[in-house]
Amino acid sequence: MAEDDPLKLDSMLCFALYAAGHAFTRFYKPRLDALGLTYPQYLVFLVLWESDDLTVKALGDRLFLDSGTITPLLKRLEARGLVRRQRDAVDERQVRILLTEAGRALRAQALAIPLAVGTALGGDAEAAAAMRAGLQQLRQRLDAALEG
Amino acid sequence: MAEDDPLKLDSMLCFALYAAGHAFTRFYKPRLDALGLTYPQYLVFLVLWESDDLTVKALGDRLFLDSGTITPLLKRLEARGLVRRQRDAVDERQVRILLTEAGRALRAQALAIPLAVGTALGGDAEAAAAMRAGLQQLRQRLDAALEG
DNA sequence: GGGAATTCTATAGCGTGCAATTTAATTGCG
DNA sequence: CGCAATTAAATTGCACGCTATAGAATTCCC
Repeated sequence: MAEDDPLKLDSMLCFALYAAGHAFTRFYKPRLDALGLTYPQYLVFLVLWESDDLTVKALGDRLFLDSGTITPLLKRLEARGLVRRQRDAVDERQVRILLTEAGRALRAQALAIPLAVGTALGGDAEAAAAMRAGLQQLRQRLDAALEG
Repeated sequence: MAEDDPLKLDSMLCFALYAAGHAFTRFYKPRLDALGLTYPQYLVFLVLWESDDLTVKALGDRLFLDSGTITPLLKRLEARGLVRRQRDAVDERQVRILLTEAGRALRAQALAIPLAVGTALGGDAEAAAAMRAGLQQLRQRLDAALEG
């Protein structure tokens, strides 16, 4: 029976996740274009707006990205004057990332984005929060399964 | 209040989705390495195992990917002898993708993957199905919001 | 029937993501 | 103290994923 096929694409959680992730990126694209940011760059700013002056490592841990991804990304942001990269004076292995005035100023425009998401999702904040919690648990379980 | 910050990373559905997607990819990696496939390549085989002999367009529609992504991916699979690419004799704009014997043979090994996911997620198939349905609805709403 | 518009695939360019390696700095330990 | 192990960041190489564009085939429509 095709219904019982364990490899049926439309019954797979991983694909639903993959497709929804891309849909989010598509949805964000025109709004992030207005800020001149890509989605992962936007995530970096979300972190820095919460707590500025983080090391590359701390930023990567927060976003589950490694230095191979985040180093060139940060260099692009630095080239555009949105962040500064500065060797830590005490531990010179570390590079600290600091917002510039221009980087801080982006935040005001970014506020429009979660509003647009809320609207697109029909304004059901409860359902969105439940799904977010489910996804966070899913991530934890998948990562836990990797260690074990 | 930081609690009410609309830009708080950990309260964002988009980031939970993004992070869970990467976690899935990490979880799959060692298992897909055994098949010699990347995750999007695996998705292509899921589609072809369900219905062989599709056009590039049909494959892309099924996976929400465009020709810019899928054409080079298919050429890599062809180079490894897992699929054949063949111009449609009637409509020569189209290229039809067909599994080779080696491509069909991969399916047996792939069966282990959904089993591993089930185990990692604690065997709660109901919860997984509910989450999948929620994600499919989420994708639909985000895509619908783009047209409107 | 024939030119315009559309459709399908392919290509180029850019920005992720990740694994593997390298280099430099720091820590740990005998 | 001094050397080994560890850590942080950067770099290289490969595979997406998307936009924009090009080129060829087909369809539309007068």
